[in-house]
Amino acid sequence: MDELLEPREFDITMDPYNHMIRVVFTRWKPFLLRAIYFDEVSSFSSFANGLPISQKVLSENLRALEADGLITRTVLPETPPKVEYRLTESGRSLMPLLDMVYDWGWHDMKRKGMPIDRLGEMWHGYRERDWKQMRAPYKKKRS
Amino acid sequence: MDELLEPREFDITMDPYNHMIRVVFTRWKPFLLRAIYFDEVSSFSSFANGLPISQKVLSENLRALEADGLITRTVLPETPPKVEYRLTESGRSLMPLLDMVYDWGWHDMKRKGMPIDRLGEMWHGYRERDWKQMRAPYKKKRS
DNA sequence: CAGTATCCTTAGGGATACTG
DNA sequence: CAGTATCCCTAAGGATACTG
Repeated sequence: MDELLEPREFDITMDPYNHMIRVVFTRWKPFLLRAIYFDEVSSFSSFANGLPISQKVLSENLRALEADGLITRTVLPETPPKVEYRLTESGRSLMPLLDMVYDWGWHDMKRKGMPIDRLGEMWHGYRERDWKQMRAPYKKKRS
Repeated sequence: MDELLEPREFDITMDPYNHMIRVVFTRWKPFLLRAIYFDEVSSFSSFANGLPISQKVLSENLRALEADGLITRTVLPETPPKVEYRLTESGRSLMPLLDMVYDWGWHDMKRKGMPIDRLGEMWHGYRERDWKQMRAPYKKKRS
């Protein structure tokens, strides 16, 4: 009953899942997009202070998000220089999806009894917001 | 006006985004979950034939999905052995989210004029399904 | 303030051969 | 059929120092 099937080629760069993993689902990008969304406009140092991310990786990620059209980068001609990051319309349209991703992950972790970061819960509305805590700078976890 | 803020610690393993990236958003997992969903029950060889994935990586991914409670693995006592992979309730609950991810990626790629894999479009209902093509075995793309 | 520049580590994936 | 076992490669991220 089976017919002979011609083999087909496959190029993973043409797949939307792969596209999304590259453009959105890397370690820090959801944090960065979220933070810009909440603040409307963010600065380089706001990320550097609020997350345990190196300046190099932060810079790379912001450039990638800009290249992929999710954020804009505006340099203000001051001294010292000031740079503003904002979401594009495309970036904003991603927020409901990020919400669903966080929500599924949150419930999965709860179900498995895994500890969940309190600050992240506040940012996402799963816990009453305390801006003092949410704005606290990051401190390295002692290994 | 700013008060002094106590630094806070951060452990990324406690974050739901990071959890989702680890559990779901790696190269092949969305394909595997999708395929099992469509077929109800899948075999090891169905993946190995239909995707350009090595047996080692396929095995690792299936074990991980099982360990994370998204799929079940059932060994039938035959010779040669037959193994059946099915979605758990948790795995099934992920499908609407995967749909949204694919959809956002699909529209983003369209907007940017990027080519999109026809077979994937068929699997996801963005193009009329042709099962002959969808069941065709994978053939290496000549580099 | 907002980054570069170097150097290094690691997880995920790939190629190929072999087995109960 | 459904996998292991090896060995290898690369991209993402991290540590630290320096700069316009």
